[in-house]
Amino acid sequence: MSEIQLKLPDGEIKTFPKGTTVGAILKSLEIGDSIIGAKVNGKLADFWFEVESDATVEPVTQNSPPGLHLIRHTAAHVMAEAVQDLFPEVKVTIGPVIENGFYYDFDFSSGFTPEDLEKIEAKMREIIKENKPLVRKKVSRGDAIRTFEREGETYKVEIINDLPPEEQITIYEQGDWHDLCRGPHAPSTGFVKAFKLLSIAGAYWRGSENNPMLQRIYGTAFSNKKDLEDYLTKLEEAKKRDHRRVGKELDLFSIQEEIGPGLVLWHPKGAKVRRIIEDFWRSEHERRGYDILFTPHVAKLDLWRTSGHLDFYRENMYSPMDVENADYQIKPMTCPFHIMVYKIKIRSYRDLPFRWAEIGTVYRYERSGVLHGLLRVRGFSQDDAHIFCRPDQIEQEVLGVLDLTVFFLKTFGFDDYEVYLSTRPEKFVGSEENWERATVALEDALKAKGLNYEVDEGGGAFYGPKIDLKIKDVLGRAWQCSTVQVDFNLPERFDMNFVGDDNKRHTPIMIHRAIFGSFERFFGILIEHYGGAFPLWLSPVQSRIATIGEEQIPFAESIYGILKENNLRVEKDFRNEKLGLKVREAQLEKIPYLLVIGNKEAETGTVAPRKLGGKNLPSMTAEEFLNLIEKENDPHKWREAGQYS
RNA sequence: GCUGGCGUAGCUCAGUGGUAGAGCAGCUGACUUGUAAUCAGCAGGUCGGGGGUUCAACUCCCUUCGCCAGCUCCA
Repeated sequence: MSEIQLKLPDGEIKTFPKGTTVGAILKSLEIGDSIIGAKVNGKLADFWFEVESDATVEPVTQNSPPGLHLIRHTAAHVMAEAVQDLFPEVKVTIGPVIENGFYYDFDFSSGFTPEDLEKIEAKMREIIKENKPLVRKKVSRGDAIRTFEREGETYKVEIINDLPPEEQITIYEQGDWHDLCRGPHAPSTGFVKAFKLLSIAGAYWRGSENNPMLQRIYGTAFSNKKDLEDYLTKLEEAKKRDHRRVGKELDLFSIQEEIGPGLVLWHPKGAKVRRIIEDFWRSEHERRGYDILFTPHVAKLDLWRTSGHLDFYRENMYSPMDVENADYQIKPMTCPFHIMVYKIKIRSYRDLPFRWAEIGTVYRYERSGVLHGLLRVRGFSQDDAHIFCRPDQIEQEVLGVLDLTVFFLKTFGFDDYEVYLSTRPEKFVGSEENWERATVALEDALKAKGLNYEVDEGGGAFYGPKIDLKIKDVLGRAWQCSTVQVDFNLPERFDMNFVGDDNKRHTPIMIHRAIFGSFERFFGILIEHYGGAFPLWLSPVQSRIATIGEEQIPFAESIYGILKENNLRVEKDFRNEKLGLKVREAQLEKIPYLLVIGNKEAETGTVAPRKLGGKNLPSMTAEEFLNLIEKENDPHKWREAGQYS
């Protein structure tokens, strides 16, 4: 038998027979029982893995991320066994590990109830207590198919049939229950020391709505009770920052049944924040060479026939309305309007690029099940812009857009987002040459900005490659906000052109871009990001003056006047109430500064600022206060001010 | 749209077939107040809408609308 050289954690190189299992290797090292598996050349492996060539072996502990992966995968199996034990008619399908836990999809026509979850959990605890070893068995394709056919596990048979022919099929056994599975797993069920089943949801088999709907049970598992408790607490805390809840508590916006799902009412305070964002947005765009446009909410249907939206976007468009025997369409997009502005006269290569931006409200039909607070709605305002440029200007323009995007996200406090580059799909318009050029331009721009990105091969729209930025919401769901899309299609469809330096007509390149994506979505994410406690410059109410007694009201009024005069968003609380109550209310309303005025202050002509969170500042004059918050109140400088809590 | 769950006062929630309850908020009054809730009284709901079963429905059944989680789809 040949031998292999393994590099072990202490740096030592040891010789083992070829095919030695990870379990045997770890055992020879005599390391503690907190070891649950190993990484072999960086790849996660369980005790059954046979090492066939020279490799580096690093033990994996239970509470490390890869260790949790093994525990959760095993937890999924334990859950599946429990389910089949309690409900023998259930068929198993797949049960993978996901970011913070695991799920398993079952075919079960009657569906699970929340009470079933408790029963399943109880059964799982029994299985875990038995501490059954997970035994990996290599089986032939034929045996595997026969086994699962005999058991009526038709989904498993389907999976086996779809596996590549050279794939070694393995089954993991735990006692007398088994599952088709590639692994890796924890050594035994007892390693699932803390778990919780979280929710039940439907999920289509293989993710297609043409397939049967399965019952998915989500759960999570940890190596110890404390980590589980901490995780559950974190979930609770996250829920408190949910923009739907905060939006209601702070009276920022509402969505009402009487008005219609997915249609947002911006209340005074929410609208104030939006107006601040819009003002900032406009001034920054104009500073960077954009012009602002306004266009209608409806237009003749033919416009969308020309644009092609009627063909490929119809399912998201509302039905047309009849106006004097002509069909008009409420706009799902603003691009055709901007194109028509371009087309109104002959354009020269010298004119390009045009950067035209608009905060345009669009209406799109979304299936009822996908609506979600402000993050997914049916009427929303895009911070849309279209850049019309020459092919040789693409990179420079994209770079400009990325620069602006990163600047905006940073200004609003986002340093964490995912970036995707989507390349040419199978079906596409435009020349391969242009695609290549545009894709390289996007990629170069990303590199120039130093952004880490993932490539979504073939994920581009049919009309051009794109860059998407996604920000995560409080529950960890990623939402697309910013996007930069090169479009070879619309300039052709609308027969756009410009006169080049060769005196010939050329087709311009169109770049669609949005930074917030939609004001609604961005606002929702912003609310969650700050839990409603916006930085001073964005806060709808920046300060509130609280008097202690009646006799300070005249002085407090004069302070109010000064602050108002200086454009501070300030409110009065001159009620006959105790200071404790005024503090509490200001705190709950997340007002950055409460300016307390008692006799001491009135006598010295000062205010006593209390920061949101409880920090008391020394008494100071109104001018000193304005001076103090100057940086905080400046979108360009507030992050230098260092804090916003 | 699909699967499952939920819908009771402005908000958060009790109420398992016998004609609706609490806390907070609101209103009125008293208290004149120093850093997260002063006290008392009052008022407030055709129990999401419609239909059915029943002597009787918030409660059981059907249907419809909406919300929540997920799937699918997207800013």
